[in-house]
Amino acid sequence: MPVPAVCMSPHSLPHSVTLLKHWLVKSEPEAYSWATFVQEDGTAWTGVRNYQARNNLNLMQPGDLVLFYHSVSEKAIVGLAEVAALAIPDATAEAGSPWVAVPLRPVQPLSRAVSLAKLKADARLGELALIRQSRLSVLPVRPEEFDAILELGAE
DNA sequence: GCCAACGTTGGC
DNA sequence: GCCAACGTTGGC
Repeated sequence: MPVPAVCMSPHSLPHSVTLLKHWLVKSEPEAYSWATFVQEDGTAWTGVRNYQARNNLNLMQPGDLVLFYHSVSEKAIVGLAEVAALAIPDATAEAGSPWVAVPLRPVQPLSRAVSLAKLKADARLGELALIRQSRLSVLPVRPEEFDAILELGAE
């Protein structure tokens, strides 16, 4: 029986019609900073223990762009990363657990870090998931939001 | 299945 | 340090 196209997962779509999505991941810079991320030339994004965040990790496609946010002490988006591969089991979790990790690699730092205050002040970002659901550590970003943020972070 | 208690996250 | 938001746990 054919599967209706509307129910197909992105995984089953040919690459040519796969829409690249945009995401944001959070890290406390004291725990794992952008500088370390660059120094290591990327990492598997482990340690996520929230089902909604995990669902987002599972939706990430290679090539998707990911904003790197420093939480708590800095509260700013500092860099741009890229999904390097589909989600894999999180090696830091118990075997057989539902937790996954996604390999990410750095693309480039933002010329200017974009602070949370600046994000909140921008009329284009009123619906930003980061603002509306501040506790979630892996969040989707809409294309127009993504463009606006890169613009704020440019030069 | 409800809900109170509790723990965690993260902004302020 | 406080507290709002929110997820989880466990008693009933």
